[in-house]
Amino acid sequence: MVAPKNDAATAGTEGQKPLDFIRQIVAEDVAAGVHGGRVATRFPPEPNGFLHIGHAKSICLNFGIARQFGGTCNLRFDDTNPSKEEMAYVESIQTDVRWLGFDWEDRLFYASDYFDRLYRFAVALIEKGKAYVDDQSAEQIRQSRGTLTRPGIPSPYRDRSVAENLDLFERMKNGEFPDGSRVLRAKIDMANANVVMRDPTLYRIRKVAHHRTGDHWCIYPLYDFAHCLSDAIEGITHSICTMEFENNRELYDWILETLEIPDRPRQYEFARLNLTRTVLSKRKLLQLVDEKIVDGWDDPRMPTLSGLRRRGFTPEAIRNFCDRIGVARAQSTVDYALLEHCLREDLNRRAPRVMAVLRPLKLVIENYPQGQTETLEAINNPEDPAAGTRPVPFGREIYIERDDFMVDPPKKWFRLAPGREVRLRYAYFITCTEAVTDPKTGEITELRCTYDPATRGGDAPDGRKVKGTLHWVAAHAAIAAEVRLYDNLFTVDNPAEVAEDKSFLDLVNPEALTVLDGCRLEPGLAAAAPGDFFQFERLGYFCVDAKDSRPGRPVFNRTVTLRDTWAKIKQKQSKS
RNA sequence: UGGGGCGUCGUCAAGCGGCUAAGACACAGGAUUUUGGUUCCUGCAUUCGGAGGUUCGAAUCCUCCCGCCCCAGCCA
Repeated sequence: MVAPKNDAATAGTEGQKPLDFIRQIVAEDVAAGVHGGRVATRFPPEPNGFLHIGHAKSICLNFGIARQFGGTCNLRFDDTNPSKEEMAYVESIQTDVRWLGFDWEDRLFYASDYFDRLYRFAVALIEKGKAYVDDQSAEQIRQSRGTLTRPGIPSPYRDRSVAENLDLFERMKNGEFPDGSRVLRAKIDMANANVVMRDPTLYRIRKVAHHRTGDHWCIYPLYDFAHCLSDAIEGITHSICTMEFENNRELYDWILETLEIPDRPRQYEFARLNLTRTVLSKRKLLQLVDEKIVDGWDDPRMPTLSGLRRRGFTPEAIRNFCDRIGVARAQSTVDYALLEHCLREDLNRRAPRVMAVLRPLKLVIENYPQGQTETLEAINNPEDPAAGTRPVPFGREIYIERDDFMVDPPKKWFRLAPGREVRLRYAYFITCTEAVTDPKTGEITELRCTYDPATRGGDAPDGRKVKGTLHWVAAHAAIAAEVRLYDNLFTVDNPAEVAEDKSFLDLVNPEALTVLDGCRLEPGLAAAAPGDFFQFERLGYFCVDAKDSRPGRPVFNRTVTLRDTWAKIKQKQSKS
């Protein structure tokens, strides 16, 4: 088996999708034999929250590049801040990466695995005279760092001897000093125009237990020190991160150069994903969870991978979305409609069709023999003939969607109305003879209709046409279910942009969740298992809720609606 | 007022000095349709943030200007 190392040479030259700028760099490096032609990437989440659709972009990029260039991609937890990180998050992250369809094989790593080596690297830096222990308080360090326009001033402890620094650093490690009393700093340049380079902190004292190393350490390295060295330790060739780390690249390079790391990794930055009508900052997502605006990280309204999964998104759709959005350095906000498009594209191809009535309206077919029932044949998936057909029971009393009947319909209405004839899908043509209303409320309680026995299956032998086709469920055979209708969590394009006296929480869409009970489903759905997905004809794609659904008490989540051109027509009509 | 980035259709995004500035989503029309779904056609940037310049030729090179994003955690 030959590793597809020449993907680099051929990709983009035969009318395929052009390579993004990072893949171009990788392809050039491979062609030039940089790192011996080896490609190694990593996905480095901090286990302090759940993964979201923005992480999916990074996961697809890193694992995708490894796959494409015959390289490897590691999963590495960036767990250098024990006060924020939890084991529960490392579990969920692994579940999500695997669900998305990627495999790190035996390359599961933790920055905390390297604490010993990192400590020795720090000692080496001190020995080179490139790091020192600073006794100043956090506040003093902040004060002396200067501002964006004014240089900082050196710490009074900056010129301690190597011996003293070594002694102090070791005693920091041994727990001799209280939290916050001292830090290890790189000795670079307090006047550097890049603030990151003004003697950045490398280690801090934090006497808290780490979720993996327990009480073994009381000093912990900071991101800038740990990340580049973790990359180097793992032999990463291309260290891909988001744009906000661009300023940190100078420090990334300084540390590896100063420590004389051979064959060092290079950092490349790309623009993080923004999506309309959603928030993707960890702080905001945590706030939605903590303030119980949503029901946990896996609430189907959340843009987390666990939320999307529970909502019914497929990994295929998400991966395809990540392929389509591209990778570039320009700030960008992708239209949520593209995500929905990718979802529908996948579900349309694969979802079995089924009939379900969400807001039932009873309909009695007066000329259909009392007590008679029959079985009709329905197509499971018109996109996939191999999916076959299924039997669907029919009878004198059925339920149709309340929305499918109007007493006084507007123009272009194809559905049922008094005197109108429509088709019941796979069944018969029916004509509405009467709408029975409750004299007190005026609400329609029942429809009376007649059917044409000659139209069995849905075709009229006389060639007569009807404009509308309705879905329905036979009353005698229907099963009941709860259905949860989901919509965008925010109705505005950019929830991050709020008036100063308001919070993004004020922009949460109160109609993002509508719970419907007493929905009527065709009987075959009784066998549906958690995670199964379907198209409820004419309504949308739905899946069995993985958490709350029970046999005999099914709960379905609406993943996404079907495209609805009638809604558009209606909207246009109401405007004009 | 320092440093680092970025500006190509409503939204993403190709383009890397020389064919009419790809493609996708969105949007607008139309055809087919037993899902107002799917599918299929058609349309959608005489112009690349702006102004100058170099060149036979500029979205691509140069200069200046404008706008937006990131950086002053012992977070990542």
